[in-house]
Amino acid sequence: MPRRPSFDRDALIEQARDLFWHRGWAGTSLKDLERELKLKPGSFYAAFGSKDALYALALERYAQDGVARLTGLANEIGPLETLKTQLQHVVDPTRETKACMLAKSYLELKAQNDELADHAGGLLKAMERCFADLFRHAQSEGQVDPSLDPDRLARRYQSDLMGLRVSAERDDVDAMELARDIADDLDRLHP
Amino acid sequence: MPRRPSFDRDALIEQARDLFWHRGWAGTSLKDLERELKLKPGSFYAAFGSKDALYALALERYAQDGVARLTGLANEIGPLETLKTQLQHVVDPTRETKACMLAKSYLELKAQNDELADHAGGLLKAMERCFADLFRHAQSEGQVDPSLDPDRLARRYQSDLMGLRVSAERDDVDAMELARDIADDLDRLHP
DNA sequence: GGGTTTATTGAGCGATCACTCAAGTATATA
DNA sequence: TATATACTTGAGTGATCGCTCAATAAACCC
Repeated sequence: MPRRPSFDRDALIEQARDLFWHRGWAGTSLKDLERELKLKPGSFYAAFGSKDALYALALERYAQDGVARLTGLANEIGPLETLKTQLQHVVDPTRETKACMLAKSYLELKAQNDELADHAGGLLKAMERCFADLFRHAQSEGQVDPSLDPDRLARRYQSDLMGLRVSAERDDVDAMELARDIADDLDRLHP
Repeated sequence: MPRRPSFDRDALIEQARDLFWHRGWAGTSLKDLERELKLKPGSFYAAFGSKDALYALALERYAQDGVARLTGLANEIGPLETLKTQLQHVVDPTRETKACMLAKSYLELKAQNDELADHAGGLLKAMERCFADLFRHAQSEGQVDPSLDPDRLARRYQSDLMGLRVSAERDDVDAMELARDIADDLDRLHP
């Protein structure tokens, strides 16, 4: 009996993710979302409930895609090469937004929206665990000094990656060169 | 003949800097500023002209204090030790906000306020130059391998610093440890 | 095709945004 | 003390914020 919705919810979340990623939480108004997703206010709230709820979905989608990408890459080219390739990937000049959406969200929302900031923080932690697994995997394959703490390496890698991705937003910084410098440090972890 | 203003403009800019730094541009409303600075709207606009204008002053104040701190420190303990000390300083748990105000501003405003974002970008560049001078100075004192490009070292250092400062906002990351790891890499630049 | 159910629509809600301005007040000079 | 001059005040501006809801349109089952 019921009429079925005419839009692809998953595709809308993807669009919303890109909008939020680029413009931030406060920088993206409901009007912006309605225009971009071609949704009237009523449909928007029927589909997602609130701006915050959609933002949470966008964050999850962002993190989930990131982990999937790293996992897939690791199966193809191995863990250490994956970590090095990721540095080049985030700096790819064809990408519209370079900075990490989780980091941007965490910074923007920490002082005014605890719930969403915590959500972003949790996903940052999940990414960190993903990096740690790659370092552990690299150690078991003899690519990284086994005496080093993989969790510590992961935190350092994530920190370097966030710095790189902020730097890459600027157009007066050679992000490629920076990515190469960071990748060179990964090679120095060899036993 | 004129009546003199009753407030200390410089102190107000400092207060505004801390508010903006912590809560961001969109996260700080005129009401917030009026409450914190104890200024009615009329006085506010007489003194600063607009929210954006005060934000610009706050950014300048932030960068100016940073450069002054580094310069003073370098005269006391030398350039390389200054760069290492700065890593510990930004992670000091007594500081209310860890992340770099220039980086936060740049990320938040790039997609919606070109003028202020460019201003923050220019100040980031000035900080980068300050770091490069310290590396050059360190090279001339034999503390850093003279074959390395000081500008490149500065970009890497600034990137690492930004990553560290974002990480330090999280309370599930041991920022002290991270700061030590980055400082250790500086020691490896020794000829 | 009739009846039911749900999606879609868009005008408009109260709240808040950055900001203005005319009236009132305090101070320095004369 | 009188006057000129600027600072201080806060009610109020139009615009935009996230969001609601009653009316309408469309798809399903029988």
